[in-house]
Amino acid sequence: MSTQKPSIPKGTRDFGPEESSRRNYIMDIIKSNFKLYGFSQIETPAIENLSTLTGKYGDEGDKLLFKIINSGDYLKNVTTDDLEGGSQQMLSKISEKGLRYDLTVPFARFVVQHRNDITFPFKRFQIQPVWRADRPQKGRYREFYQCDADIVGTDSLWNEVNLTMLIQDVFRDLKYEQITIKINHRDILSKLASFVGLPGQEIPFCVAIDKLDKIGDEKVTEELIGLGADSAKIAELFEIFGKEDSSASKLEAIASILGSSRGIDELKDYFKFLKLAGGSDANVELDFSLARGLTYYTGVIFEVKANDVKIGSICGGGRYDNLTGVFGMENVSGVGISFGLDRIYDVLTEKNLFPTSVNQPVDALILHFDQESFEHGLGLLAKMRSAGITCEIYPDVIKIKKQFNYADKIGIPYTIVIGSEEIKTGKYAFKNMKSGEQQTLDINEIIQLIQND
RNA sequence: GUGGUUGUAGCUCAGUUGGUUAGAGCGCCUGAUUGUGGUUCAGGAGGUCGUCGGUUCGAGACCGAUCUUCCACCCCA
Repeated sequence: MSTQKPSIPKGTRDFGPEESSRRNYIMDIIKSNFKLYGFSQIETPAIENLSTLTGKYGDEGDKLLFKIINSGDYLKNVTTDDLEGGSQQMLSKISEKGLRYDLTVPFARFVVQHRNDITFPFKRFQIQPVWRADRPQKGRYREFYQCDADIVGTDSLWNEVNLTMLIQDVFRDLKYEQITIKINHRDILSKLASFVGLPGQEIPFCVAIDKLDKIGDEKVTEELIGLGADSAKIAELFEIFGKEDSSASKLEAIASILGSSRGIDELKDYFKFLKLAGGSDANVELDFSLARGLTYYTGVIFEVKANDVKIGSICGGGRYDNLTGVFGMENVSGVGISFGLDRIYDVLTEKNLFPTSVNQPVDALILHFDQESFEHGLGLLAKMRSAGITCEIYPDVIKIKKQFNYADKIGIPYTIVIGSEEIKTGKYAFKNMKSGEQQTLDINEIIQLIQND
């Protein structure tokens, strides 16, 4: 067989030791906050029945689903009629499974399937990869991780507030606070669509106004008029959008044109609860042009933007009142958020925010000159490890220079040198690799020094 | 899915209208230093020019296809 060039599919990546430990650093922070807020972990399969996934993300989403071709003779049920019917008709004959597209829909499936084992309100978190057959770009991959936290079986706006505070805590712990949590409400979007003269055309309306910050008022106005909207009303609306004001006054302004509305009431409750819970709204921005997850969100919607990095949203979420309905379980309201691990990684990399210790493989490396000192080192290694110090001994007998070089290269902060003199006296050359300082100490002193560091 | 863009050493990039043997910096290896890394100096290794095909006496350069990268649209973490 001829040799083949090793490669991986477009939009996928290998993660080396350094990337992996950095990804774990982020994941650990997210995970510990999920637990702090009372979420329990679940996992679902990478592959789902295609029927579970299709029709949940809109036409666009269906196109981006990775389908898995049936095993065995996958053409056995295909007729020439199917072939002529085109790819859509063929699909159901040759594929019955697909890779999950997000974690929310599999979770809804999970809730319905395990309804008898679940006590509501149910809070779950889930950290797993998802797949989309999208065309890759920066911060946009075909395989990426989502870190989801959802609460189902409760209508309270307090859950939305909880998720907001969770987001704030996660980014505080990651030492990246240049974020804006944008918030809006589907009910307001729907009423705004009617207001400008596009009743029932909420989705095209949202798609247009979502582009405001990208293409500007004029272009969006053009697009809306194209849909049949009233230009005077659009102008009126954009005036409110343009106001840089407190959330309370923004709500008042929007109420002045929409009248009373469920969305406005809920957002008022949201800000009230946030205040009562001691949360900050400093990085929470009410943005009536925010439009997310149009196919299934029904209430409050969120999106987190990195203020000083050009990348898509790094976290998003919202409330869905009837996601379990399609699986035959009515009246279960859920609200959740999803952190984009890969994008957060890209942001922290760009802002240089990973602690150096993340890449540190061990605290100390034992170096030696010959077989005898190597063997002596094995005992020390065991002692260090039982004292809880991560430690390694250089495995081969080679020049000491090489061993020092190795410790330096992979970022080990301390080295312990063993030679004939050290074996005799029981005092070892203990070197701080960063400062270059070296002192002669016995093993207990060394352990103590590292532990106090 | 539509339109564009990128690919030369481990990394970042030069490479003239198509013309001998494809370069630099950094990194890597060896030595100066047989018990000390990160500095310095000397030497060395490393490339089927993304891949396949075409034009040509001759292709890293031109043409086509394909893969990959990034960008815009669409949508989204």
